[in-house]
Amino acid sequence: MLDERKATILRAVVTEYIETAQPVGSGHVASSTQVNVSSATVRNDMAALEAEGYLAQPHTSAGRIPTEKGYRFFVDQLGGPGKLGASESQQVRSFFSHTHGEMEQMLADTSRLLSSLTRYAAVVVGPQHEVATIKSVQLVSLSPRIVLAVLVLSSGAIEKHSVELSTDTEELVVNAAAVRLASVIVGQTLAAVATIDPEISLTGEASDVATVLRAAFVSLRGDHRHDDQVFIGGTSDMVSSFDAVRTVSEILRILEQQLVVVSLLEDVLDRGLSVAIGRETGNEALADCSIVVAPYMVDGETAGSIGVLGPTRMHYDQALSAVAVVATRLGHSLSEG
Amino acid sequence: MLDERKATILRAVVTEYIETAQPVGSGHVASSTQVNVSSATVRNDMAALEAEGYLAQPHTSAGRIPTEKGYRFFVDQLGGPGKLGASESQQVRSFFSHTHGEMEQMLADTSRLLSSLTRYAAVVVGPQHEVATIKSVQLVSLSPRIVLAVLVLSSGAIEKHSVELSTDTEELVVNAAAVRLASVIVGQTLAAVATIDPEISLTGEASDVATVLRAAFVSLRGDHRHDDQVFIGGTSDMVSSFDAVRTVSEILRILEQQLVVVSLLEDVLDRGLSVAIGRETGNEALADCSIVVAPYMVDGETAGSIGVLGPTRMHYDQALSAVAVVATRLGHSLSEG
DNA sequence: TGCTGGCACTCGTGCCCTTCGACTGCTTGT
DNA sequence: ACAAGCAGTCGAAGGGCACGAGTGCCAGCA
Repeated sequence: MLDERKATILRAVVTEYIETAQPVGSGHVASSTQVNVSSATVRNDMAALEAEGYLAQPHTSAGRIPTEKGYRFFVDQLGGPGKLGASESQQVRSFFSHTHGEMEQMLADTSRLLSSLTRYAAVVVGPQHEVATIKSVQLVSLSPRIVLAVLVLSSGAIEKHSVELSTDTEELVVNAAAVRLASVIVGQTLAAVATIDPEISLTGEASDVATVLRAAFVSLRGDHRHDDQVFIGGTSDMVSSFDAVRTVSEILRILEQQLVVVSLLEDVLDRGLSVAIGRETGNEALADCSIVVAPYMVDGETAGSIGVLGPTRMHYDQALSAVAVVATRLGHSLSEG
Repeated sequence: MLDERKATILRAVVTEYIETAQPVGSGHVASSTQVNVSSATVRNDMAALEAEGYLAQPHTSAGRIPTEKGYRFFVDQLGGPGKLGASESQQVRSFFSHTHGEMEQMLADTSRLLSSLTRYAAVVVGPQHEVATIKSVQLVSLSPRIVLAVLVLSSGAIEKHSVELSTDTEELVVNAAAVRLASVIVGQTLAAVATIDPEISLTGEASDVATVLRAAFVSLRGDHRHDDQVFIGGTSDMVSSFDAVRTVSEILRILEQQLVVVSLLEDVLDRGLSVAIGRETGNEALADCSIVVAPYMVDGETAGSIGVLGPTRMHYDQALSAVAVVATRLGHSLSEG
C-alpha cells in the first residue's frame, strides 16, 4: 500500500524527528538518506504521505512531523526487536548474574534496570495473586483484640490482613483458630477462599474459636483486587523528554493511579511484545506518550508484565529490544528460583 | 532585631509573593496592607531588608522577592500551626473515621490525604523496624531448596527473607528448624538478632536442621537497613508549582531515592514540627523546595514521620496546619489499634 | 528624627516592524 | 516520472520604541 520510496522517506522523517524533536523538511530527507532523489520529489511524496495521514505539518511553512499513524507504520515495519547495544546488554547480563532471592526486591530493581536502559519510565507488574495457592496461614496476636492473618502464597508473595475482634481473645484460642483455618484454606487459591462459606468450617469448634474464624474469613474475603505489585521507576528520566510542565503533571497523575497503569499493561498482555502509540493507549492524558509492553513467563506460564512509558517520539527500537530482553531474562531468573 | 514595621512589610512581601510568584513592589505593599505609610517609606525599609539579606531583587527595576532568610523569618514569626480550613478539617475527620485496620494501607492513604490537603507532595515514613520486637517467625518451603522466612513484628509489619539452601530439604526438617528458630529469636528486636552468634543455638540439633538454621541466620542478618516503609503521594500536584521541567526532573530524582527522602525527614525528627527551607534541606537539588515535617507518636513513642515537599514559596501556614493535624490524628489512630 | 512627596532614572515587557530563512506547492522542462 | 526553479507563506529572530512598574535619593514638613 505504500510505495517503497515513500516508506523510506517516512522512515527517515520519523527517525529524524525522534532524534531532534524538530519538524523535518524535504531538504533534510533528500540529503541525509539513501534516497537518491531531489528534494522536490521528496516534497511530492511527503505531500502524499500527509494526504494519507502519515505526516502532519504544524504550520504551512514548516517541515513535517509524524502522526500516530506514521509512528504506527514505522513501528510495524521495524518488525520485532533488534539487538541491544554492547554496553546495555552488558548491563543486563551483570544485573541478572548479581541478582538474588527476594522477588519483591528483584522486581523493584528490574524497574530501575529498565528505566536506566531506556531513559524512560519503567513499569513492572508482579505476578497475580489470584492464581497462586496458599502455602501457609498464620494468625498472630498483636494485641488482645487485634490479630494479624499472614498468608504465604506459592508465588512467594505474602499477604497480610488485620482482623479486629470484638472481644479480648486468648492466644490459645487464636492458635486453635489458626490450625483450623490452615486445614481449610491451605492449598486453595485466594479466589477460592473468597467463595467458601465460613459456617461449614465452624462445626464442632468452641464458640470463641468460631468467632475468630468468622472474623478472619470476613477479612480474607475483603479487598485483594488491587494487590498486584507494581513497581515504577525512572519517572525523572522520562520527564525530561517533555517540555511542558502541564503535560508532565498529567502523566504523573496517571502513574500515581496504579490501577490505571496495571490495566494499561494488562490490556495488551496476551499480545506478547507490543506497542501502544499515543491515543492507542486508550487514555487521553497519554496522547503524547507511547508504551512498550511485554509479558514475562515463569515456569512456562504468563506471570506478569513489564513495560516502558515514554514520549511518542521514543526510540522504539531501543525500547523494544530492552523490554524484550529484560522480559525473557526476568522470566528465566524467576523460573529457576 | 527587626523593626515592627519592617517585619510587617516583610510579611506582606512574602505572602504576596507566595500568592502571585511575581516580584513585589513597594506600591503593592503600601496600598494592600495595614501598614499606613507611603510607598516611599516602604521603599526605604525594603532597601534595608535587602541589605540585611531578607529580600533580593531579580533586576534593578523590579520588585523584591524573599530570600531563604526572608522565608525563615516569616515561618518563625508564624509561631506554630494555625487552624485548618473548614473543608480541610472535615476531610481529615472523615478520613480518620473511615479508616480501618491494615497499617500499610493506612500509611499509603495518609500520604494521599496529605497531598490532597496541601496540593504538594506528601511523604509518610512508617515505623522503624529496628525497635519492634519479633512476634512470630515461620519458615515456609516454597520449593525443595527455597525457604521463605516470614517474620511478624510487634508493629504489625511483616518482613520476609528468602533462604536458599544448598541441598534439598524435607518439610519436616524445615519445620523443626522453625520451632528452634522461634524459640531463639521471638521477643528479640531485629537489631539484636543480627548480633546473635548462630552457632550457640545449634547445639543439640541434627546436622540438616543446623544447616537450615545457619542459612536462615545469614539471611536475617542481611540487609534490613532500608526497609523502612516510605509512601510518597501527590507528586503530580507538586510539580505544577514549578515552571521548569529541568527543576521538576531533579526533584523527582530525589524522590525516587527513598533513602535520601528518609534521611531528610529523620534529620529533623527530634525537633518536632519543623520546616526546612531551600538549602536548609541540605540538598542542592532542593534549593527551590521547602519541607514541612512532623513526627507522629504511637503509644507515647515517636514512631515515624510525615511531611510535605513543596516549592519554597509554599503556603506555609496551610502546610504546617495540615502536617500537624494529620500527624497527631495518625498517631492516635495507630495507637488505639 | 522620621515620614512623605516628588523627581529622575533604570530596565524589563510588550508591540510593531523588518529581515531572514526554511519550508512548501506548483509549473515547466527533460 | 523526476528535477529544477520560482513564487509564496509563515515562524523565529532582532531592532526600535513607548510604557510602566519600580527604585534611589533629596528636600521639605511634623
